[in-house]
Amino acid sequence: MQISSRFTIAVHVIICIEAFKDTHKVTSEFIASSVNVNPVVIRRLLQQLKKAGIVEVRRGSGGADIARPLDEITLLDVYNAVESVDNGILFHFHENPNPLCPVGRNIHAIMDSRLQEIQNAMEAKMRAMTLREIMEDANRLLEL
Amino acid sequence: MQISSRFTIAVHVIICIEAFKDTHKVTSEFIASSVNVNPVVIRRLLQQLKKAGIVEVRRGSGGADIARPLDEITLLDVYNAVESVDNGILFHFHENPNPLCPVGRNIHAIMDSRLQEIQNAMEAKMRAMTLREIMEDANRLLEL
DNA sequence: GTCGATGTATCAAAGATGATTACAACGACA
DNA sequence: TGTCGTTGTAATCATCTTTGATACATCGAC
Repeated sequence: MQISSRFTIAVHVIICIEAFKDTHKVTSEFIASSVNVNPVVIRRLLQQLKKAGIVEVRRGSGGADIARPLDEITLLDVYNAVESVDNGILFHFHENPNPLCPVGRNIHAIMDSRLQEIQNAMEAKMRAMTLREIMEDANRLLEL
Repeated sequence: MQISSRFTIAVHVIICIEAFKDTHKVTSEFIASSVNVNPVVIRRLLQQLKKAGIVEVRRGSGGADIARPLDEITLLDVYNAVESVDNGILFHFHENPNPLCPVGRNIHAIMDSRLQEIQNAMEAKMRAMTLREIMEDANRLLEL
C-alpha cells in the first residue's frame, strides 16, 4: 500500500507558490494546471496546509503565500499536514486479535514498540529535510 | 494513509506458526482464530509468504512451517512479501505533472532522491529487525 | 476412496481517493 | 455599491484497494 499522492502534490504546491510568487498570481487554478489535477483538489490541500500554518490563502483577491520561513518547514510538517490519519500511526493493526490465544493477547506488546521505531526512523529523515533545501535544488533546475 | 494490516497480520501468522509448531497442527483456520480474521485471508497471506520463501505450506495434510532460520528473516522480508506494490515504491506520485510548467517538468528531479532516502531509512530499520529477536521477545511474554 | 486442508475464483461490502459540478461568501476595485 | 474573479466547501460519482465470505476443485495421508 502506498502513501497517497497528496504528499507529493503538497510539495509541488509549495514549490509553485514560492517559485512564481513574483511573476504570477498563484491561484488554485494556476497550481492545478502545473500539477495537472482538478483545482478543487488543490484548494482542499491548501486548506490542510493552511490549518498547519504552512501557507496563507487570500480569499477574494485570490492567491497563496508561504506562511513562515522555508527553513522552518520540514517535509514532516507537510506530510503530517496532508497525510496524517488515525493519530499519525503509520501501520494499521488488525483490530481484534483473539485474547484467548497467547499470541493474540500479546501481539501488541510484541510489535508496537518496533513499529513505532520504524515510523520514527522515517519521520526523522523527513524532519531533516527542509523546504529551503528543496527550494534551493528547485531553483537550480528552474534556472537552466 | 496507512500501511494495510496485511503486514502486522503476516508477523502474527509467523509467530503463531513458530509458537505452536510442537503442540498444534497450525492450519489456516487455527491461525485465523488467533488473528480473528477469515481463514481465506490467512491462506492468501501464506501464499505470499511462501512465494517469498518465508514459509512452507502443506497441502492435503495441512499446516505450515517456517522455511528458513528465523535470524535470516527480517521484518523487511515480511513487509516486501505482503505489502510490496508498484516496484516497492512507497510514495505515490501524481501521474502527469505538466511538462509545460518548469516546476511540473522538474518535480521528479527535485523529489525522487529525497523520497528514496526516506524510504531507505524506513527499510534499513526493518532490515535490522529479525524474526528471531521478535520470537525471543514473544517467548518471554508467552511463558508468563 | 474418504477426509480434512489448501489453492483459488468470485462476489459483496466498506473505505479512501480523486474528479467534477455547483454555489455561497469574500475582497478588491471601478 | 455592484461586478468580477477567487476561495471555501458540500455533494455526488467512479474507481481502487482491502477485507469478508462462499464455493469448490485439488491435494496428500491414511
